[in-house]
Amino acid sequence: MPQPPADARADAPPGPDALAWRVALPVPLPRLFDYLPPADGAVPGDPVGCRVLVPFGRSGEKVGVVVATGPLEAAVAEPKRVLARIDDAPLFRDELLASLRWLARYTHAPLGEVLATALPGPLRHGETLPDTRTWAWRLTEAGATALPGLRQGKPARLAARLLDAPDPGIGVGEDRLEDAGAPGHLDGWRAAARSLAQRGYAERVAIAPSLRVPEPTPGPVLNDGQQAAVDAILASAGRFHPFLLDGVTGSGKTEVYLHAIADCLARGRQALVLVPEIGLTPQTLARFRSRLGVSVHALHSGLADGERARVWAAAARGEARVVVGTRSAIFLPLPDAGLIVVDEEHDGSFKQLDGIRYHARDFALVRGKALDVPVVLGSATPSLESLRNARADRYAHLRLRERAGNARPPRVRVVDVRKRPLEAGLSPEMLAAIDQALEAGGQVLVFKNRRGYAPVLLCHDCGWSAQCPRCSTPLHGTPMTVHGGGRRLQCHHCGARQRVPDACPDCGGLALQPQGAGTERIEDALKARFPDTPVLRIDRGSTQRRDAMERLLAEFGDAPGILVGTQMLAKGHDIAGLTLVAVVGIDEGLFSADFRAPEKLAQLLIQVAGRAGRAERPGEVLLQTHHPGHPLLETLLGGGYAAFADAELPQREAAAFPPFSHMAMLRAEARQVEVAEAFLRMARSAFEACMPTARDAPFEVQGPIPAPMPRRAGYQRVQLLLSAASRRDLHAVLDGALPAIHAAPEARKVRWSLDVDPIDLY
DNA sequence: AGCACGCCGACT
DNA sequence: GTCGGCGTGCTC
Repeated sequence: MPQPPADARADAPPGPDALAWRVALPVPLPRLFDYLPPADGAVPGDPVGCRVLVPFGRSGEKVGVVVATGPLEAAVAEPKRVLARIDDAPLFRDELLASLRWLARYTHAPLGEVLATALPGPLRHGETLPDTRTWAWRLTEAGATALPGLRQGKPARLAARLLDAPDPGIGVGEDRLEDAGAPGHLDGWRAAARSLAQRGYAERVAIAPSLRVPEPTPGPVLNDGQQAAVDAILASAGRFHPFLLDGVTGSGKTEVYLHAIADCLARGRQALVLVPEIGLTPQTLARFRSRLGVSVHALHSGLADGERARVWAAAARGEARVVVGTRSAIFLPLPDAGLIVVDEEHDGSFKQLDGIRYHARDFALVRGKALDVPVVLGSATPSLESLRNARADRYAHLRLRERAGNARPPRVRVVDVRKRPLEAGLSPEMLAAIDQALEAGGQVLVFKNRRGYAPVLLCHDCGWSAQCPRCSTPLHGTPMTVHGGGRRLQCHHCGARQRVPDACPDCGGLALQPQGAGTERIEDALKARFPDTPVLRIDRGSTQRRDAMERLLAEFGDAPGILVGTQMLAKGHDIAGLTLVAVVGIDEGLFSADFRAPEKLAQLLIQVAGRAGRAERPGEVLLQTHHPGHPLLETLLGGGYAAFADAELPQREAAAFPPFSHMAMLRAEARQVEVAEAFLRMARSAFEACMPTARDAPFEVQGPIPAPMPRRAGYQRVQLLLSAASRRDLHAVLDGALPAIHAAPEARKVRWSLDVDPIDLY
């Protein structure tokens, strides 16, 4: 960095009324830093929202964002000077900056860290906005002349395609050539284009945005429910209105989004679609592109840094008209915003679990309000939070009851496995059903629910599971989980510990076992049992790369075979030949310590059941459990997700759990438990000192208690849970206590974090 | 979080 | 005699 020129004014001590630039820096300190404007001062205009390079600490420089200008704080003895202003025009404009300010306050995180997480890596590190022009290939005169004489091969085929391009002046856009499955897709076109360019037969040209004309493909005719939903959304165009689009699996929610987006485009506005991490498949993108007939920008974790920065820049310049992205896409600038869609709004991947712990769905509503645009939350299994908002008329509740096409709902059967011999967790009835389905030429999905539940102790003879005597009520059992290498039981509410009993306290049987058999074991057992049938295991371990699952499933084809997998297979890719879904491992979910476990399990069961019977062949779903009469299963089978929600919401209310209360989790880890616990005890008294006293609204602090995985990489993890009936109280207590917690000496000895609205308590 | 300054053990 | 352990203090 060039030194600022020695200037008499710069060397003079700043007067008390000198205007400072208030800079947010990506450091874990809950404050802003005042700097003098850069010495060269050349760039005119308000610096608010622009990135700057500043000196920070004893040595070193950082990239920060100017969030305000104002009189220099008197307390600062020797203010430093901004080294350089990076942006001429603000990167964070009014709405985005205001929304991110809200997020920083809500998550109680430093604004500088929030702004940093909102930016893709290159922009965070001070690089300028990248080029976002759209490029196309055009055949040159020489190329057109030489085409008839070209040797057969990819370059010749590409040249022919360029000649036939709808507008020869434009050629063929790269996005057309690039998307597998898109109409213009051509494998290996990059090398072919390079080869043509080397001979002077083709050249790369930037396309003016005005030349890109939408070429939409018409979709199926909407049914009445879909049309009503579309009408309602279009009627709110141009102002903030939240919608919950509540439609059973296969009811055609995507068609509703597409119509709303098409209308948004027609009004000259941008649309943003958030999808879960595993929902952003090439198929999804291809569908959006072909139906809308415009280029669709994708933003997901699989993109290279440079690519993410380009999408950010394209959104900021208003060039990206439709963006489909995962969680972090909610941070995109949208100068011409017209619509925000959150698909599968109940999905857990919208919540970030480290760093700034934001919820993209919740933040989508904040941005929708600030941008004054409709926000559509869609799901077949809405979160209880969103359902409650819909029932309280805070959201318009749009229901899709009919299934699109002729898909029939699958038949669901519960298999009682008490006292049955299990083979890698599979009962004889299950294996027989698999055998039958394969015989009939169908495909089988064996779904293992393995969602990080702490292992509970279960009696295989009678179904008894260990419950905490202190915390359990007749309405809500609180399980004790297995710790200490299978020797100890522990309650995550009160921390009570006891030894694992030798025999079942209910039936006296000796069949006590911690629950859980992994997908690998199931795969091995199935391979041994069905040696002539292909068995394919799909989970995080077997599909590292983004497209690996697509490839494996394509290879699997539609011949008889068995798929074994977890979460990843619950939705997304259609498996056409699927006639049987066998679900195992749900018992841990039935008795999890987490109050959200029933909701997650209900959502999972509905989603996975939706995989069967999507085609013409009727599907069957088998649920294997030790608890065939469990109310959750009976309610879900009898009345579907709506019935489950009807039963569960009052339970949440009675127990004062979210959405009827508001929580924050303070987590700490240290090499010694005592250190982490000392920090949380200090925090606890800091919270208690700020707690509302005169108010009758309940406020509770629980802990310190051990975290679900109490030991990780040599660190001991403990946590403290705050619950409040009033959100205002919760934030007031946090605002009051956090400065002291930050400053306390105990805080230096631990790694700690605060999670407002935590999803996983255990 | 980084990064420096600052006082007490085993090494060329 | 030094290199280096991580304790604590600060960052406009």
